[in-house]
Amino acid sequence: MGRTSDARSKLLSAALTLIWQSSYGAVGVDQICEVAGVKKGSFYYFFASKSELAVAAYESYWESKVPDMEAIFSSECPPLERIEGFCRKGYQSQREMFQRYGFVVGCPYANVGSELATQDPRIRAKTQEIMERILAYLEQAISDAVEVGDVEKLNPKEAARQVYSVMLGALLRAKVENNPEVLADLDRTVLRLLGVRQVSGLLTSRYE
Amino acid sequence: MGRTSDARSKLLSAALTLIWQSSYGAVGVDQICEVAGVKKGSFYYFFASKSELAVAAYESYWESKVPDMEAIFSSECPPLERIEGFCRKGYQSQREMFQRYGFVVGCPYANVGSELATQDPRIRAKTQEIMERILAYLEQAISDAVEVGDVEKLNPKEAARQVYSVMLGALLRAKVENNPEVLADLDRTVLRLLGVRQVSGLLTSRYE
DNA sequence: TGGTTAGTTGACAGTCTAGTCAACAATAAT
DNA sequence: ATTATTGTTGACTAGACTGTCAACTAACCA
Repeated sequence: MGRTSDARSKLLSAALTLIWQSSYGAVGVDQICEVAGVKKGSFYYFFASKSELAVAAYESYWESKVPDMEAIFSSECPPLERIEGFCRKGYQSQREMFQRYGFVVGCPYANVGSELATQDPRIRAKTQEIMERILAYLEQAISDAVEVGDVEKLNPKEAARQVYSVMLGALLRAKVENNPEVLADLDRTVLRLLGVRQVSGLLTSRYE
Repeated sequence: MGRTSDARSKLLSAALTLIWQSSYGAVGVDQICEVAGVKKGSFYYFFASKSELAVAAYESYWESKVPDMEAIFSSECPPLERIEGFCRKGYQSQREMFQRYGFVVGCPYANVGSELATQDPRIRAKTQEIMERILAYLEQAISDAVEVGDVEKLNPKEAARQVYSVMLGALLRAKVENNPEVLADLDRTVLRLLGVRQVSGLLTSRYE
């Protein structure tokens, strides 16, 4: 009963895009409403505050990316190739956004986490939550790689955190240099960190 | 001739502290002036804009830290211990600031670079510039480590960037988790990345 | 068809924003 | 002591900010 609306989802995606391209602080509610084609009154009908919208936007964005993650981290795929695939996906998507917007925009979660961790507890917690979901995928892949014997015995939890750190750091450097090519050899760096001394032909076969 | 003033330097340090603890966007000129004990008119006597103040603040902060960097990366010190020392310094200072402010504040350059890389070209460039100075120290240490034979032969430029990525990523994760202990094993991670398979007794001797 | 619910609207409040400016005050050099 | 210069001040603009609200409208259900 009552009328229906897509204003909520339009606000979510407008917010994500705008904040990703600039920053949380630099984007106003008016601007989000304008891009979404929604009036401010409706904004506050759906969301109690800008901060709450942001939390919902990141959760919603994550959910939209779950299928991609499931594909990349499919147990069908050899463990190290999952991680390699994740690195290359990051590289590729930054390159695409660079072409489209003229900027390396970095990781949406990392951006907002870095900006607001000390200011907005809910956004900090949501960022941490999503990062832990990503870590779980990495952990599983590493644990599988150990089992299969692709890498030496190591603590998957620890190793996943190390790997994720390199990824986040490389994304940050790419953003600061505004150069997506910083990410070109991310996969090799990560494999090196995992103790894969010589990158095997199988893994490199897809480097064109 | 004319009167002298320390307002400029007070503004620089107030700006750095405030922005570091929250973010560029969340800190206002009025707030900076209040903490610095300087009226806004004076602010705009010394700086053309908030953005210009930020650039000057980061340059000034770097300059104040050069002696520390020179000590840590002294050529007197064994190459790998320089890198280890840098990691441990990062860990320690984040722990101190966590105790003082209740928050892991992260790397000041990375924070502002992440927030403003797509918005403020000058701040982006300054961040990149300072990061390159840090990379130069790492590069030298790695190059020395290769020469001394502490690590296998590798490209120092590439390796320095990899090492720095881990550091930035770990700092970011510590901030998002608001937990400085994320950085506790950063030195071991970095040495691992450099191919130091078994962390030697000499290097671990100072772990209590 | 009528009632209930869900969603829309635009004007509004109050506060904060970066930045300006002309008049004023202190000091260093002559 | 005068003067040129350097720095201080606080009131001011003009716009942006988040958030509010009461009146209005559309659609679903019975």
